Amino acid sequence: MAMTIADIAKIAGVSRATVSGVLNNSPTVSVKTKDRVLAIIKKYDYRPNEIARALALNQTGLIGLIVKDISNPLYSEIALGVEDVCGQEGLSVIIGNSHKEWDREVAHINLLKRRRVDGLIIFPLQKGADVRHIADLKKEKYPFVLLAEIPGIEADLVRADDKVGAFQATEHLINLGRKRIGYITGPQSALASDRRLAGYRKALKKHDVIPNKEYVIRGGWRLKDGYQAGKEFLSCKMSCPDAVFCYNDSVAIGVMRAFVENGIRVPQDVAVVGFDDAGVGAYLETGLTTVAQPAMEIGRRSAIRLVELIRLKNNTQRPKKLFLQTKLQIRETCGANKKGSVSVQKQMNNS
Amino acid sequence: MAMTIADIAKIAGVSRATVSGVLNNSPTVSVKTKDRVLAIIKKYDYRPNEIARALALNQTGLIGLIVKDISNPLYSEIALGVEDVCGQEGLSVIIGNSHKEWDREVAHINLLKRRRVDGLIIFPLQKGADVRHIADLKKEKYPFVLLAEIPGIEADLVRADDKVGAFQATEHLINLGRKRIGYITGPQSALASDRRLAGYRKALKKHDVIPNKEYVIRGGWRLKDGYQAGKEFLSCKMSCPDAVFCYNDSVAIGVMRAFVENGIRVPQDVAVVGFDDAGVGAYLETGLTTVAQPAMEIGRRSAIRLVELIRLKNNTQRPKKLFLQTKLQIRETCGANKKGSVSVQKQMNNS
DNA sequence: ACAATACCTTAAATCGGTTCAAATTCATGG
DNA sequence: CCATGAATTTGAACCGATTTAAGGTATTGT
Repeated sequence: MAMTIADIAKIAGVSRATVSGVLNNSPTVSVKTKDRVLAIIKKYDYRPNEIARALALNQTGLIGLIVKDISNPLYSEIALGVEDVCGQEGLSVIIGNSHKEWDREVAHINLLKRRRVDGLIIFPLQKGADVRHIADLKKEKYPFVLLAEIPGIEADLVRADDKVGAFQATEHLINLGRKRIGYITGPQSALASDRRLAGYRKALKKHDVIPNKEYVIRGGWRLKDGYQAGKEFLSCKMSCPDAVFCYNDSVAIGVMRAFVENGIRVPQDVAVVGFDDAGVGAYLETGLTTVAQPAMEIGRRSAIRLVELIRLKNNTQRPKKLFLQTKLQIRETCGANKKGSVSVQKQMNNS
Repeated sequence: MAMTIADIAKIAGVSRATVSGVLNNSPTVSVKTKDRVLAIIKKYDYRPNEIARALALNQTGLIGLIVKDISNPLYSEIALGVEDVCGQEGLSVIIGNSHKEWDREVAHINLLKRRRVDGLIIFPLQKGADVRHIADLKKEKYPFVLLAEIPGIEADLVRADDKVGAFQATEHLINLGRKRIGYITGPQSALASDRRLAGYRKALKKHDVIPNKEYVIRGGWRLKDGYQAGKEFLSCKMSCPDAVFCYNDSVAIGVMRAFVENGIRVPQDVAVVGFDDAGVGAYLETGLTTVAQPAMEIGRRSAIRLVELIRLKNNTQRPKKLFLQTKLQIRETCGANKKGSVSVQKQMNNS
């Protein structure tokens, strides 16, 4: 077995309390003793048992991060941000994937509570799901930060400002002279899609573009949803849109594929804008213009906020909601010059 | 504060030992008592403190996963696989990013050891780094699995069989009738690059293609490294290769960009094959043929192996090395028909 | 030389579980 | 009704740290 504090104490000829004092460099222990104990700790490569420590201190130095699927670049970048901040604070991050399944989300939260993590960052399931487990967290004053709104629950939140992002994207298309601008929605459950729709509409309104209901098509989050939507645009009677704003990048790529297959050129005939900028856009031959989510920053800020909440024991503050700015990443699919895309901002760092 | 086992015991009018028995459904506790205690546990929503449990049992139910950068699709998919298996086993996964920095790798491992994680899965820094911290793990018989070899350390390992993957890719190019096949290496530190080079050479040899040293170019892991390499191919005196096998997908995309900019068509003039299949390839207009790493499976198998190691306390088995098969993912960049790529195998699930 | 003070160190309780030998209760048969 | 053994339950030690009141030593002032 590993050394314990008692072993060190015995070797050093002091009490466990003194060794503990050394470890947490309490000012009461004399320099002489401290040095001696420290030397012994080093010599025997003693590593305090954080589990025992956690039990005594009633805090674990662990936080839980629950996302839908860590292999999604958006979430993995958030995770990177979270881990970055937590690492600096000496916290470790436990990751759980809900796989968009309610049971798993609940199971993860329950397990993490049993593990007494100091706090949670959760990207929750949305619309329509039973959210009592989240409501419970609030009731128990368990520190947590959400990465997406849950209707009916007021809680600390960090997310991108979708509406403004969508507004900017749409406005950009309008400024480019596009008149028939479509929007392909995300899955019904995604509140973000509604917000993006709102931003899109606001931009149309501001610039007196008459909104055409036929240009708003129900989509999804996958490439094939976009492809499908593209087909729909093509097959309907009205004239095809000359610009499409999409729920996310995958959808954008799908719709482009549908267009290109039918001889419709991007960006000449139709401009396309995606959302997220989750890794792919920069790699396309015709770089994808997209609304970049500040994913890493979302991770960082949510972690920072969580740390605050953890520090503020028994806080009575009202929940804070943080909306981070998106950034319109302009590439070729809405008419940037080719040159612009060669300078890739963020490359994937493959092993 | 949360309920403790003592509270439950008092309410149920039994001893803590009995409640403990109920929790771990020991056969010695009577059904009657068990039901009664269970009802109380449920009523008061009691959640046993896993920290206290970990202290008593000397096992935490935690495992550590150290990768270079979780936002890299390859690693995040590995993480997904790890979490999947661990979830089924009731283990939680702590993630640490080393950011390719030795200090961070060491710091993470040390912290995780203090946290008494039951085991570690590590994608270590390679060539040239001080690896004493890994050697120590072995000396201490701490259960761990590596995801990349470390010269001089025999340890449990799970990785893709790069050499065979590279061999297959190269052979595929040869079978396509390509004669002047190039290879763009990865960073010097990557052992995987050497293995891929070996596989490439083996394929050339088998098919009596005379290897040309000029066709092997030093690259890297980023798009711009590939772009650079592409330029080199173009500017050198020999005739340009008619096929290029690349260290990874980013490099492949970079080299393609360099070619296309100079009017060289892919795949007509030059075929390109990447490595990893880390998310991007399927999204390109001309889908990238690539050697797909079984990333999820690497995660799963390494976790399974780690669980074995944890179970086998004091094992004396020799380390097992598992080499998982790659899969040549054929898309357009080496001449597949367009149709093939539209059916995307794995889409990104953007929120 | 002695009291007062400052400075260190320690013993013992505590955190919330598990474990197991010993004690208690229960059921069975003579 | 009691002995016997099986079935349950329990008390107390333990896991490895922190904490704090109390005890011990050294230092200072008079």
